Amino acid sequence: MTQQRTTKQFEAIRKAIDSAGRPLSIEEIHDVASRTVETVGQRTVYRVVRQLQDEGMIVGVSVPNGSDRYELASIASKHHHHFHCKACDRFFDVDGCPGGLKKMVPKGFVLEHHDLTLSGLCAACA
Amino acid sequence: MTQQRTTKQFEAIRKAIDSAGRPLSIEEIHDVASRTVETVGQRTVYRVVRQLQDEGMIVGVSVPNGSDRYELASIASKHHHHFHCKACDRFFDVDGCPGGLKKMVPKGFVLEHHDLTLSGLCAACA
DNA sequence: CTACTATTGGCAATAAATTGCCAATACAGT
DNA sequence: ACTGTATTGGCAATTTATTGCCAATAGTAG
Repeated sequence: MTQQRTTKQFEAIRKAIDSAGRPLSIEEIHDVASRTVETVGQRTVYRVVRQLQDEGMIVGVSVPNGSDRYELASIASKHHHHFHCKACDRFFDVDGCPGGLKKMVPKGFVLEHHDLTLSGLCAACA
Repeated sequence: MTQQRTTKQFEAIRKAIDSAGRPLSIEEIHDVASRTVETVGQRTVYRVVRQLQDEGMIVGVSVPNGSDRYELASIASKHHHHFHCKACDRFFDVDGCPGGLKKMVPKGFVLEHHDLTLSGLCAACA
């Protein structure tokens, strides 16, 4: 009985996300995985990322003006926000969360979630 | 000498954005303008919006998972944030701004802007 | 080692947003 | 009202992100 085979590609992709420490785009995952394994097709990255999402290991992060990023569900479940570097277009996790959001909600509106994105230059680009 | 003609379409589109009080998508602008003038092609909405952007009257607002919204530059210049209704997919302006963002910035990073999006249900949908 | 089949990956196809093209239309000066 | 041309708007084409297809490849059980 065979169900799930362990391939170099799958492992490379999983590890790339697992050790990134920040949300990665498909392209970034592809780049990182390609440094580990000789051949990794973009098609495979899309497929494995989808699978890991379905399994609940990672979650997608939608961003303005760009393709989705993916990060570990274990990190995403801890409330946090993101920093976007305008120079290298990478996203980083930041801790903390500003308070007093309820005051901003217009009358009659129901606040469920919020999303804060800081932007500027990352340490490497500054 | 002719340079800029005043057409019904142009006026309808400009007024739609001018009186919206919230950021509108191309589709929303098209819908509103179409209620004023019999014929307004989507193509024309794209063109006029671009023109108004170039002239500096309106600015584009990029959002995750969706096409750009457009709002008056006069409103955008006043620092504010947005509320996104998950039910009707409309965006609304909200006043106020949480403080203490600088504490969240990682060492070495340079904070230039920030963008907060509240989400949930608008008054009409709640 | 062999055979079976899960997985891969290149390329075409799709989906969604936006733009190019251009003939028809409708402002504006005379 | 007449004419010149700015503007319009339908449709095809483009762009970018993602998925379908399927023959080739490579894990894995025996």
